[in-house]
Amino acid sequence: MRITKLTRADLPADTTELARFLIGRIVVRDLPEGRISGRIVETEAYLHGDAAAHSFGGETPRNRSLFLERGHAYVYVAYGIHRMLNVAGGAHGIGTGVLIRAVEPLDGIALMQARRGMSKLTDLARGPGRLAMAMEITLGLDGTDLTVKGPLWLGRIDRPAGEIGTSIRIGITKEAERPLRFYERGSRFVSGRKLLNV
DNA sequence: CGGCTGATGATCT
DNA sequence: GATCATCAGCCGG
Repeated sequence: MRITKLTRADLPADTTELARFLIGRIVVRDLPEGRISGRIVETEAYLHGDAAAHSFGGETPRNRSLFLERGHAYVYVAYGIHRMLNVAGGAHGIGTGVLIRAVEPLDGIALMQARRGMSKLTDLARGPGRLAMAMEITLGLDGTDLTVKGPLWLGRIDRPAGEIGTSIRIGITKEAERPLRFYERGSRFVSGRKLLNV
Protein backbone atom coordinates (compact mmCIF):
# COMPACT_ATOMS: atom_id res chain seq x y z
CA MET A 1 0.00 0.00 0.00
CA ARG A 2 1.50 3.29 -1.11
CA ILE A 3 1.23 6.12 1.39
CA THR A 4 2.09 9.62 0.16
CA LYS A 5 3.23 12.15 2.73
CA LEU A 6 1.07 15.22 3.23
CA THR A 7 2.75 18.62 3.10
CA ARG A 8 1.87 21.61 5.25
CA ALA A 9 0.39 23.30 2.21
CA ASP A 10 -2.05 20.39 1.88
CA LEU A 11 -3.52 21.15 5.30
CA PRO A 12 -6.42 23.66 5.39
CA ALA A 13 -5.58 26.68 7.53
CA ASP A 14 -9.05 26.66 9.04
CA THR A 15 -9.19 24.13 11.89
CA THR A 16 -12.76 22.98 11.27
CA GLU A 17 -11.87 22.35 7.63
CA LEU A 18 -8.74 20.56 8.79
CA ALA A 19 -10.82 18.24 10.96
CA ARG A 20 -12.94 17.29 7.94
CA PHE A 21 -9.93 17.08 5.65
CA LEU A 22 -8.21 14.58 7.93
CA ILE A 23 -11.03 12.04 7.62
CA GLY A 24 -9.74 9.36 5.25
CA ARG A 25 -6.08 10.46 5.68
CA ILE A 26 -3.43 8.24 7.19
CA VAL A 27 -1.52 8.36 10.47
CA VAL A 28 1.83 6.61 10.04
CA ARG A 29 3.92 5.45 13.00
CA ASP A 30 7.34 4.18 11.94
CA LEU A 31 9.01 2.06 14.61
CA PRO A 32 12.15 -0.11 14.58
CA GLU A 33 9.83 -3.15 14.69
CA GLY A 34 7.94 -1.97 11.66
CA ARG A 35 5.27 0.37 10.39
CA ILE A 36 1.93 0.94 12.04
CA SER A 37 -0.63 2.94 10.09
CA GLY A 38 -4.30 3.70 10.26
CA ARG A 39 -6.91 5.53 8.22
CA ILE A 40 -8.54 8.35 10.19
CA VAL A 41 -12.29 7.88 10.54
CA GLU A 42 -13.14 10.26 13.41
CA THR A 43 -11.88 13.71 14.49
CA GLU A 44 -12.87 16.65 16.68
CA ALA A 45 -11.97 20.31 16.18
CA TYR A 46 -10.92 22.52 19.10
CA LEU A 47 -10.99 26.13 18.06
CA HIS A 48 -9.51 29.49 19.03
CA GLY A 49 -11.63 31.01 21.80
CA ASP A 50 -13.30 27.63 22.41
CA ALA A 51 -13.76 27.05 26.16
CA ALA A 52 -13.45 23.29 25.61
CA ALA A 53 -9.97 23.66 24.07
CA HIS A 54 -6.85 23.19 26.16
CA SER A 55 -5.52 26.42 24.70
CA PHE A 56 -8.43 28.44 26.06
CA GLY A 57 -6.60 29.69 29.14
CA GLY A 58 -3.50 30.67 27.19
CA GLU A 59 -0.20 29.00 26.48
CA THR A 60 1.37 26.77 29.16
CA PRO A 61 4.20 24.22 29.04
CA ARG A 62 1.73 21.41 28.46
CA ASN A 63 -0.26 22.92 25.62
CA ARG A 64 2.49 24.80 23.81
CA SER A 65 2.41 22.42 20.83
CA LEU A 66 -1.18 23.46 20.12
CA PHE A 67 0.20 26.92 19.38
CA LEU A 68 2.67 25.65 16.77
CA GLU A 69 1.94 26.01 13.09
CA ARG A 70 -0.61 23.53 11.72
CA GLY A 71 0.66 20.01 11.18
CA HIS A 72 2.52 19.57 14.45
CA ALA A 73 1.55 16.91 16.99
CA TYR A 74 0.09 17.83 20.36
CA VAL A 75 0.17 14.83 22.72
CA TYR A 76 -1.05 14.93 26.31
CA VAL A 77 -2.21 12.55 29.02
CA ALA A 78 -5.91 12.37 29.87
CA TYR A 79 -7.23 10.88 33.09
CA GLY A 80 -3.73 9.89 34.08
CA ILE A 81 -3.88 6.88 31.78
CA HIS A 82 -4.55 7.68 28.17
CA ARG A 83 -2.51 9.65 25.71
CA MET A 84 -4.36 11.76 23.14
CA LEU A 85 -3.06 12.57 19.67
CA ASN A 86 -3.90 15.95 18.18
CA VAL A 87 -2.86 17.78 15.03
CA ALA A 88 -2.22 21.46 15.69
CA GLY A 89 -4.15 23.78 13.40
CA GLY A 90 -3.90 27.37 12.26
CA ALA A 91 -0.89 29.66 12.35
CA HIS A 92 1.97 29.74 14.82
CA GLY A 93 0.77 31.45 18.00
CA ILE A 94 -2.87 30.38 17.59
CA GLY A 95 -3.90 27.55 19.92
CA THR A 96 -6.18 25.31 17.88
CA GLY A 97 -6.10 21.68 16.89
CA VAL A 98 -7.82 18.48 15.86
CA LEU A 99 -8.15 15.46 18.14
CA ILE A 100 -7.72 12.18 16.25
CA ARG A 101 -10.37 9.96 17.83
CA ALA A 102 -10.24 6.76 15.81
CA VAL A 103 -8.46 5.06 12.92
CA GLU A 104 -9.11 2.03 10.77
CA PRO A 105 -6.01 -0.17 11.16
CA LEU A 106 -3.99 -0.65 7.96
CA ASP A 107 -0.33 -1.64 8.47
CA GLY A 108 1.12 -3.33 11.55
CA ILE A 109 -2.09 -4.90 12.76
CA ALA A 110 -0.17 -7.61 14.63
CA LEU A 111 1.89 -4.91 16.39
CA MET A 112 -1.29 -3.10 17.39
CA GLN A 113 -2.85 -6.29 18.65
CA ALA A 114 0.21 -7.03 20.76
CA ARG A 115 0.29 -3.51 22.11
CA ARG A 116 -3.42 -3.62 23.00
CA GLY A 117 -3.48 -7.17 24.27
CA MET A 118 -6.51 -8.00 22.14
CA SER A 119 -7.25 -9.01 18.58
CA LYS A 120 -10.64 -7.59 17.62
CA LEU A 121 -9.93 -5.34 14.65
CA THR A 122 -12.75 -2.89 15.23
CA ASP A 123 -11.68 -2.18 18.82
CA LEU A 124 -7.93 -1.75 18.23
CA ALA A 125 -8.00 1.99 17.67
CA ARG A 126 -11.61 2.95 18.26
CA GLY A 127 -11.37 5.90 20.65
CA PRO A 128 -8.46 8.28 21.25
CA GLY A 129 -6.94 6.41 24.18
CA ARG A 130 -7.05 3.07 22.40
CA LEU A 131 -5.62 4.61 19.26
CA ALA A 132 -2.67 6.04 21.18
CA MET A 133 -1.98 2.73 22.89
CA ALA A 134 -2.21 0.77 19.62
CA MET A 135 0.12 3.17 17.78
CA GLU A 136 2.58 3.78 20.61
CA ILE A 137 1.85 7.48 20.81
CA THR A 138 4.09 8.68 23.65
CA LEU A 139 4.56 12.07 25.29
CA GLY A 140 7.96 12.18 23.58
CA LEU A 141 6.15 12.67 20.26
CA ASP A 142 4.64 15.96 21.48
CA GLY A 143 5.69 18.72 19.10
CA THR A 144 6.64 16.39 16.22
CA ASP A 145 6.25 17.92 12.77
CA LEU A 146 3.79 15.56 11.11
CA THR A 147 4.62 16.86 7.64
CA VAL A 148 8.15 15.43 7.83
CA LYS A 149 8.82 11.70 7.48
CA GLY A 150 9.97 10.55 10.89
CA PRO A 151 8.56 8.49 13.76
CA LEU A 152 5.08 9.92 13.21
CA TRP A 153 3.66 11.59 10.09
CA LEU A 154 0.53 12.13 8.04
CA GLY A 155 -0.17 10.72 4.61
CA ARG A 156 -2.79 9.89 2.04
CA ILE A 157 -3.69 6.80 0.06
CA ASP A 158 -5.60 6.26 -3.15
CA ARG A 159 -8.95 5.69 -1.51
CA PRO A 160 -11.50 8.46 -1.10
CA ALA A 161 -13.18 9.23 2.22
CA GLY A 162 -16.81 8.24 2.48
CA GLU A 163 -19.59 10.62 3.36
CA ILE A 164 -18.72 12.68 6.44
CA GLY A 165 -21.15 12.93 9.35
CA THR A 166 -21.16 15.67 11.99
CA SER A 167 -22.07 15.60 15.68
CA ILE A 168 -21.36 17.24 19.01
CA ARG A 169 -18.01 16.43 20.64
CA ILE A 170 -17.59 13.59 23.11
CA GLY A 171 -16.61 13.81 26.77
CA ILE A 172 -16.65 17.58 27.29
CA THR A 173 -18.93 19.86 29.29
CA LYS A 174 -17.99 23.34 28.03
CA GLU A 175 -19.33 24.41 24.63
CA ALA A 176 -20.84 20.95 24.52
CA GLU A 177 -23.39 21.71 21.80
CA ARG A 178 -21.01 22.79 19.06
CA PRO A 179 -21.06 20.45 16.02
CA LEU A 180 -17.31 19.96 15.79
CA ARG A 181 -16.98 16.18 15.68
CA PHE A 182 -16.60 14.53 12.28
CA TYR A 183 -16.66 10.88 11.29
CA GLU A 184 -16.92 8.66 8.27
CA ARG A 185 -20.51 7.48 7.94
CA GLY A 186 -20.97 3.75 8.17
CA SER A 187 -17.44 3.03 9.37
CA ARG A 188 -17.24 0.24 11.93
CA PHE A 189 -14.11 1.83 13.37
CA VAL A 190 -15.79 4.96 14.76
CA SER A 191 -16.20 5.45 18.53
CA GLY A 192 -19.05 7.07 20.38
CA ARG A 193 -22.67 6.23 20.96
CA LYS A 194 -24.85 5.08 18.12
CA LEU A 195 -27.07 8.15 18.38
CA LEU A 196 -24.13 10.37 17.50
CA ASN A 197 -23.15 8.35 14.47
CA VAL A 198 -26.22 8.62 12.30
C1' DC B 1 -26.39 -3.55 24.45
C1' DG B 2 -26.64 0.40 27.80
C1' DG B 3 -25.40 2.45 32.16
C1' DC B 4 -22.27 3.08 35.92
C1' DT B 5 -17.80 3.54 38.32
C1' DG B 6 -13.02 3.34 39.83
C1' DA B 7 -8.38 3.88 38.21
C1' DT B 8 -4.56 7.00 37.66
C1' DG B 9 -1.03 10.92 36.97
C1' DA B 10 0.23 15.27 34.67
C1' DT B 11 -0.95 19.79 35.08
C1' DC B 12 -2.23 24.19 36.92
C1' DT B 13 -3.97 27.17 40.80
C1' DG C 1 -6.25 19.72 45.83
C1' DA C 2 -9.22 19.84 41.80
C1' DT C 3 -9.72 18.78 37.28
C1' DC C 4 -9.86 16.10 33.48
C1' DA C 5 -10.90 15.92 25.02
C1' DT C 6 -11.09 7.94 28.68
C1' DC C 7 -11.60 3.04 29.19
C1' DA C 8 -12.27 -1.70 31.00
C1' DG C 9 -14.95 -4.30 33.66
C1' DC C 10 -19.03 -5.25 35.84
C1' DC C 11 -23.91 -5.27 36.30
C1' DG C 12 -28.83 -5.81 34.71
C1' DG C 13 -32.00 -6.58 30.66
